[in-house]
Amino acid sequence: MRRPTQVDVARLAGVSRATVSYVISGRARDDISIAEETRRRVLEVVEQLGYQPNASAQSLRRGHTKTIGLLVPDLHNPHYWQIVRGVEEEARARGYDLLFSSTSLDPERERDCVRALLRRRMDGLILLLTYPTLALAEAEALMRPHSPIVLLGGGAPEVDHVLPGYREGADQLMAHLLDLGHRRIGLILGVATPELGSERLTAYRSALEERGLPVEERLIERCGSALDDGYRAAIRLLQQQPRPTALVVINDLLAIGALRAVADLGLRAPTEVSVASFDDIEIAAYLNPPLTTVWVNAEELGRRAASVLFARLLDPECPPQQVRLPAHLVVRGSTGPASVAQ
Amino acid sequence: MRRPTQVDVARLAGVSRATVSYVISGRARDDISIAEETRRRVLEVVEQLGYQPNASAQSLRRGHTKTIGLLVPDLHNPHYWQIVRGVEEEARARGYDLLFSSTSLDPERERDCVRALLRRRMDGLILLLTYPTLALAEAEALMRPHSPIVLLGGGAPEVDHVLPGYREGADQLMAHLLDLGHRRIGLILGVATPELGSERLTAYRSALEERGLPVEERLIERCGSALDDGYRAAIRLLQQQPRPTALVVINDLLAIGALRAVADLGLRAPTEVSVASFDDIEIAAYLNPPLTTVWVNAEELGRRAASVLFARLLDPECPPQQVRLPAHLVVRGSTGPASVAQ
DNA sequence: TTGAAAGCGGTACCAG
DNA sequence: CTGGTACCGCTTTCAA
Repeated sequence: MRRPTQVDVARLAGVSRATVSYVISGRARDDISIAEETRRRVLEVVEQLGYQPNASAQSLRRGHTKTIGLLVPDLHNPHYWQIVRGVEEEARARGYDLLFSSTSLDPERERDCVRALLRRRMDGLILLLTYPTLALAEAEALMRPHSPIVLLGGGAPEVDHVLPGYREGADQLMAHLLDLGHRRIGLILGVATPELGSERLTAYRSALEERGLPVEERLIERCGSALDDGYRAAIRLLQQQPRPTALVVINDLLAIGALRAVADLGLRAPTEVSVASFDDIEIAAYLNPPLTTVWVNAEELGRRAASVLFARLLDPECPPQQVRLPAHLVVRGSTGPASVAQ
Repeated sequence: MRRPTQVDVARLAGVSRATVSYVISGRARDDISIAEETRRRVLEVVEQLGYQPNASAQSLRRGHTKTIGLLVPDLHNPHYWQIVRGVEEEARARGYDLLFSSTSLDPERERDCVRALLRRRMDGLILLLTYPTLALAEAEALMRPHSPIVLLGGGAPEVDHVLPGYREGADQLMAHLLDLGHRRIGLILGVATPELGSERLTAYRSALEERGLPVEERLIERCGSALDDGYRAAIRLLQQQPRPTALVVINDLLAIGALRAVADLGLRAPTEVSVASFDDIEIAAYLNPPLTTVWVNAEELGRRAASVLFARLLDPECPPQQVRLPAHLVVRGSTGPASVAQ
């Protein structure tokens, strides 16, 4: 049996299609006036038939889809989920749905996803891009007019974006470690592309320099973005002689791997090795030891991205917004004074 | 500047709309034949204009949307994310997009989400329902013909579903604990609705009964599904006199909370309290101590759900499939012999 | 207060 | 090989 259409409803209710449209869209009350009797009859038939307006047809006619597209790099990292949650919450509150893809850190797929979102005529895009240059050009060029796009995490200056203020947090984190007496601090930089971790790397470098400490390249370990990459990077770092007394990890997920590495090497955190990282995912506070980390409100990141997007949707001409959310250090049990004897 | 339409392309290429449609849809090669020269010209204009077919129009005409709707209860639990990953992977591989909502465990919102998916004319639905009775009836009734719906995790017998075989895993888990000498085993049952954890609860009960052990209701602690609920439930359980020597937790997320509770009470896992749970999320193996848990391949769960759905899309008449994925115990460091002295 | 009808942007059939 | 055109389901203007 076919899904009922507006025509079916109209016929059964003995009215015209326009009338059905009016009562369904709710305009039947203020804008247009419909006899209460007619209204009721239509609603009855709608109920009886289980009629649901076809959203494709509505989009086609109205010129908007009431959907926003969301692109995140990687579904393994809880940090990104938090962002998705924020976006979803805000979007749903405004009656928008979410079309959502993860790019698995693959540049080609990233571009394909953007294309798909464009074909589907999303009203707006929230993009957390790994390779901004490729995909963004595509999106910008094609999504006229006025590209309702917001970037999560910097990139092009002339487009809306919202990003975490990692720099301040990273400065606090480094100061914390340095104050605890740490001098050999390893850095686990597990990012797909250099610019992604640049703020945190810069903070690391300049904190050391400011205190007249050398920046040793071999203390900077680059790796992939999976849990196990963090684990292996930590192993490599901790096997160096002399051993670093602290590990700064680019995000909490990798830090969980690093914590495991510490334990597997028979070391103890924080007495022998301190571990600290970024994001403050929910789990961080529950780990053993609880993780010292730089808090950024990822859910808020998502919500703000959405609200910036809606602002642009409302006023396409408004100047590009660049929101930078605060981040600050949360000291927990995984960091402590540098061990004297190595 | 307006987004270019088929007409714009046709005009600029000096051909008719039909021709544009043919070359774009790729039918230009086998089904219909188009002069190579014409084809090239059209493609050129497409490129030049950045033309992207309007998916709403295509859906309207073709009668399908090439997108599938996915509903998950709660974006806090890594387990669900693994499922999302599986679904996304499989869907993308077949050229489908994902419209995705989380219900936040709210029954009303669950129903609303199903409605939204229906209006959007999803080609199929993958539903992880918390309150199956409410939403499913809606979906079934409305999504004619032949309801391409697959349920993740049991429920109605006459609709496709795929679920984890928790029972076997739970039996193994209980046997493991009992063999280690545990007699007072607490159960943390953090599920929104009773039937969700029923298989695991049944396994818990019958394992005890089989060994002639009493099932004490006060050892069964019901709670919410957030990390902190697990933490608090564990605290309550561990403060009982006599104290349970082992905790079985309904999922890994709550087990992380429980592990924290153990540590906060100054106890040690596994020497003083064993902790075990379900799901084997990626993080489980990296915890301190590594978590003994019942492995279920959640990503595979998602993939299978998708492939069952596609099977039904291909053949609406095929008999309902009920896939039950294996689950088995993975013993790690969080369980050990029951402590003798309490 | 209600109905008729013109599109929205494509697809696919049929004719030439 | 290409063009004309009916139609997918809905919204909205205009006229009655």
